[in-house]
Amino acid sequence: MSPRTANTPVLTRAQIVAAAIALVDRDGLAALSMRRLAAELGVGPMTLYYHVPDKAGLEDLIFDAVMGEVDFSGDDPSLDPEERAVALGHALRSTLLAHPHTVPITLSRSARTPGQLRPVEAMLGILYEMGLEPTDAIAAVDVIGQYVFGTTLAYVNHVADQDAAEGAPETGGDSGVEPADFPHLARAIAESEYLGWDEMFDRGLRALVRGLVVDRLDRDGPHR
Amino acid sequence: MSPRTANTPVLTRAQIVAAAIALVDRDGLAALSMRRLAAELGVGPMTLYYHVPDKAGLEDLIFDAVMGEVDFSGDDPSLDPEERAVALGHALRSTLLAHPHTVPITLSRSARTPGQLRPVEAMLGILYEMGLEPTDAIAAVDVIGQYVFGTTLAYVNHVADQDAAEGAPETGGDSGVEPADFPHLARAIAESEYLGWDEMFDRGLRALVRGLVVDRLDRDGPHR
DNA sequence: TTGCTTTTTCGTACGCCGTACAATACTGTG
DNA sequence: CACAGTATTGTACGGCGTACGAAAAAGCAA
Repeated sequence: MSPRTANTPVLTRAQIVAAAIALVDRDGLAALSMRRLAAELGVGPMTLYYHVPDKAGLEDLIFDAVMGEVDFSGDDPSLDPEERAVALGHALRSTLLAHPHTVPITLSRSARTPGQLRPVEAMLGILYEMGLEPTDAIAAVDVIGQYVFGTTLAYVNHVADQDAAEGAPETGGDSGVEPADFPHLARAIAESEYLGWDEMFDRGLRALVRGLVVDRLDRDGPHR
Repeated sequence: MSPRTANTPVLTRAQIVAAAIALVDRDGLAALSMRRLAAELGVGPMTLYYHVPDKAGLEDLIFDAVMGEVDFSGDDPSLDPEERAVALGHALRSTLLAHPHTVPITLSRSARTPGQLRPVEAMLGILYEMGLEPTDAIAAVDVIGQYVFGTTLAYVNHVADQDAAEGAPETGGDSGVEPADFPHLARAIAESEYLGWDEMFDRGLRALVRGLVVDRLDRDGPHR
């Protein structure tokens, strides 16, 4: 039935990916289903399978597209390399925060697409400029990437939990967490000055970048 | 009321969690379904819901149980704190590698249970001993945790990909990266000495720990 | 025992999901 | 016009999580 199908300008892979990202941004990753996405595009579910191999492949495309949005325009090669690395970390995080619900895709898929490699390439260039050798640079990119994605995912989860906590009036009994059992943790919570997530992220990232450089110096020749 | 003895615990929460972990270890996370798990236990699917709130809750319990397996026995308080921190990182990774398929759960759930907090508590104690202030210590725990979980997940994904690519035709070497659009990356692949995952992990972890300490020293009083 | 209450198990059913398959519609050639 | 792609779709299968309420099992009081 419903043989409307007048003459839509054909469905393209890019349109599908764009609609998928929009859908995920709006309704969350759980809302991403082939059926819903197809409905969103006004086509039958099976239509998507002509343009996309399967759902996992679609997620790879989503991730690739999101990474393609990372903005390098702030990178000034004349600046201090450490500062550039930090800036790139922030740019990456900004992009992820623009599509928070896509972050879990990041960590469950492991394909290597051009879009994903682009930030890696940029970071590698900066690390080389810092004087890192390839082996150290790769390790450094790894560490920095894990940090950026990991903390951003943690933040996203945190926000989601916060949102989900409506009218759930705290049942002390079953949680099972006794502060007395975790003295260090209790002290940390009590005494640490509260920094926002952004400040926290920035501090950690800076410590990371500086630490990686210092570690290299230590190995090259202790006590410069 | 206060019924001292419940009915015979034919099926207990602990049994369910144990069976779930065994199932995931054997057949992967995708194989974990309430129906299959129930079948494994010889009960009807709905039986599980008396002991467990829902599937997400079950995953939280799995994660909590796995973290409870982290072995602290190698921690000798008389050793160098940096060494202790590295050892703890390795212990955590070992536990994760014992249940590789549960790692993705880790990163998608964000509950705070005693089992999850225990390693955090231990690491905090070590970091305090290093002289970190609470604020820095929390940030450091964060970074180290992201690193351990992130790299381990990457390794697990890598292995899964490797397994899935059985009988795949040619791949031009391990790299699989195509063009010279990524010169830095190409150089990194070409020139970096290959370290195994274990060695890679150890190096990154050590750099991380040392870097975090050095960063603190730099802020306390810049020398060098 | 008998009955009652609480704890534990399960059968059925609903609405979702991904996607294999084969049939269809549409479009651009000759 | 016919024909060979390209693009779209309807139907159907097997799976999923879990809401709901009935049923069984176990303890307790008489």
